Amino acid sequence: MALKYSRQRQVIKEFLMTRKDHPTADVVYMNVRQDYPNISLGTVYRNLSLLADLGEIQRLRVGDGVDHFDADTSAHYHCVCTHCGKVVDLKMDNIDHITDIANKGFDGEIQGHTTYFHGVCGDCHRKTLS
Amino acid sequence: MALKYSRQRQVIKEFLMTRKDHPTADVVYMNVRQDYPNISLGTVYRNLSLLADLGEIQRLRVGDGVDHFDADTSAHYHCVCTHCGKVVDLKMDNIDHITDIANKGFDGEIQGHTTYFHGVCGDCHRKTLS
DNA sequence: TTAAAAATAGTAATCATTACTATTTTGAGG
DNA sequence: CCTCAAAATAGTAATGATTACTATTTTTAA
Repeated sequence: MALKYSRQRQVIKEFLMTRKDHPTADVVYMNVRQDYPNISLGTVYRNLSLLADLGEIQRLRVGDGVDHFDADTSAHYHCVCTHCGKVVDLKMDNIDHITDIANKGFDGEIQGHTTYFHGVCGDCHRKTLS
Repeated sequence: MALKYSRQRQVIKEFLMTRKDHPTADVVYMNVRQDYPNISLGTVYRNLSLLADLGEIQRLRVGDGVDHFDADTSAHYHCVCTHCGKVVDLKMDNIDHITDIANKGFDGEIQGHTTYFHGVCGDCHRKTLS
C-alpha cells in the first residue's frame, strides 16, 4: 500500500502541468504515448485517479460526461464554452460565502460547493463579433 | 417531428412529480414498471431526455456519474449528501450574482452557472449526533 | 542481492446511455 | 369513422468512459 515511484505516473503529472486546458484521460493518453508508446490507457486512468486522491491534481466534472484533469490544485473556477466545449480557467474573487447562504435554514450541514460557469469563451467571443 | 401523445411519457412525468428526491433513469424505470411491466428502459431514457429538452423537467448532474431528474423546474439548488449520497433540495436565497463576479475581467461572456453543494443531509446529520 | 510489495500492459468487464429496427400507436384530413 | 404517414414503442445491440483482472515487470527496503 506504500506508494512506489513510477515513471509513468511522473510523466503523466508532468504532461498535465504543461497544459493550461484541462485534458481528459484519453487526451493525456494520446499525448503521453508520443514519448511512451506502450503506456496503457488503464495506467493513465489509474494514475490520474491516484493523483487526484493524493490531492496532487484536480478532477473536474463539468457535466459533459467526461472527467477533465487539472494540475492546478488551487481553488479556482472554470467556464465551459457553449460554442466549442473548451474548459477555461476563470480568475475571480472567491465565492465561498454561497456555502453560508446555503446553510441558512438547512437542517443538515453544508460543507462546500462545486460550481462551474457556462458561457462563451474569449476565443469564440472574438470570432462571434467579427 | 410534431409531438404526439404517449401514455408512457405521461406516466413517467407523473411518477417524477410524486417524488421529492431526484431519481435516476433506472429508478424511474423500476418504479414505472410496477404499473407498466413492459415499458422499455430505452423509452424511459428517451422520454426523460425529451421532457428535459422541452423544459418540463430538469436534468441534474451532481458529479456522481449518473443523471438525476427533477420534476421541479423552478430555479433551486441541491445538496449531495457525503454520507448517503442522497440529493436533497435546498431552499436558499438566489446567488445569481456569482455570474457577475465571474464575468468581471473575463474576456468571454459568462451566461450562467451550475452549482451543487455537498455536505451532510438532515437525516444523516441527526443520526451522527446520536 | 533479494524478495515482497507495488505498478504495469493488455485485455476483459461494467455501467450508463444511445442507436437501431421491426412493430404498434397516434391523430389530422378525408 | 377510416386511413395512413408520422411518431413512439419494445427489445436488443452498440457505444464510450471507466474500472477490474491477471500475468509480468519494476521498485525498494532489508
